[in-house]
Amino acid sequence: MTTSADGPRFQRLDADRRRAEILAAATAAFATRPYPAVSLTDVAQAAGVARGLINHYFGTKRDLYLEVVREASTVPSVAVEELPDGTVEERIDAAVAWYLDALQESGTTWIAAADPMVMGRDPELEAILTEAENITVDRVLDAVRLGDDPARRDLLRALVRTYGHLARSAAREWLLHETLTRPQVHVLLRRTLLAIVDDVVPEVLGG
Amino acid sequence: MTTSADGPRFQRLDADRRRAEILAAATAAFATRPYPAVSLTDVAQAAGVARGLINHYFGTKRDLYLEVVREASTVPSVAVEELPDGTVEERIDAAVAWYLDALQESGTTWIAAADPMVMGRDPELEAILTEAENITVDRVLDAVRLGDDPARRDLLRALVRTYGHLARSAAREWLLHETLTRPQVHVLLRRTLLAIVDDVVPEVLGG
DNA sequence: CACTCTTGTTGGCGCACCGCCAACAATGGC
DNA sequence: GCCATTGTTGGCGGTGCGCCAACAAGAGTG
Repeated sequence: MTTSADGPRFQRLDADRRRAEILAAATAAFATRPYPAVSLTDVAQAAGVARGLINHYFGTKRDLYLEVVREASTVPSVAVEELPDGTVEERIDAAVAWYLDALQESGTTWIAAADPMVMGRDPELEAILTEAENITVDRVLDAVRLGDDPARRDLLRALVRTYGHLARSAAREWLLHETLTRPQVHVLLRRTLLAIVDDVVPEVLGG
Repeated sequence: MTTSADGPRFQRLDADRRRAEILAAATAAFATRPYPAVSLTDVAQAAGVARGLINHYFGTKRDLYLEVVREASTVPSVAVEELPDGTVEERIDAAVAWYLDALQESGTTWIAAADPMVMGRDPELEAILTEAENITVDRVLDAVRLGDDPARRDLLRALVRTYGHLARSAAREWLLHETLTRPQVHVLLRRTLLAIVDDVVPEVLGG
């Protein structure tokens, strides 16, 4: 006879635990590689599990992906009752601080989750998009006559880049979802950019 | 013998033209379906072409996709010299108007391009993300004590939703790219949200 | 007008991966 | 020690991609 005592050929776990392990492996995979580059074979191997088991627990690959996003995009349940009762300014300041704290603690996971481009980072795709982004950004800086000092240029670019996301998002609300009208978007974009130019830039550079 | 005069079995085009036709078909496909749901077979059929030809012109499927994004994300080359020489406020106003004009004309194509989630809309995925989004948005409205009136609630939500994109984008600059520091992000988020609450909301509701 | 050379175009082979399912094995109850 | 339960496996069928050798349409040439 051959050497016995080989032990069980596979470890038997209760459904919840196994599911969690697979989900963890899947999250790690989808967080680093873009969707098409993730193979269920890889995920299964990383989870130490047969390929078919993934289908058994999650259904299709797409279902698994949606589950990963769903889990990662759930906001950390930090208590919000701690917000003070002061003026609007004070409450805003506290809320921003809370938000940044929450981000810093929970790592970069759920920033990524809310954005499939970051989720499963694709350097080449990112390069293409930021390329187009920078063109628009420089155009804006030009229009506002603000990017003269090269030392401040990078900082300004970063600020305007974030503004660009606000702008695009507003455009989506207007053109795609029709939850905002054009005049409303106009006001929003004008006042926020003005706030950045008049308030944010001086405070950031002067501080 | 069978009926002759079948004509040429396929039409012969110069490289540029054929390439453009395939790219058009691919753009249409990627614009409506998410990446994995787009098969090169479909694109080839839509372009009236053999599957292999796509590979010949664009290489891999991913390469084709990148090309589509690259083309779609190039900003329409509208002249920007028309911007007036007035105050900062006037220039901002003109720039915003120009931006909205450009969007309205060029359709929704390139808003989508800059955002792979919109490019190739995926309703289910979208639902998951906006779900998580709305939770955060309501939390913010709560913190600022602003969402009392149900009639105004939807409008406020839309505004804060766009602000959320600014916030996430700023967080990315801070945590992922390290192009902004935490204090800088803090100032940005505080002042822009304040501008929305103090300036945008009154003007939008009062106007 | 035949012949050839160039080049756009095709069709299918090989491979990887997904979705599914029947057989199997590990644990708990009788 | 046998059986029921259920977590787990391995492989079969199908689909889609990447590649390449053969082919055909048109232009040039004598």
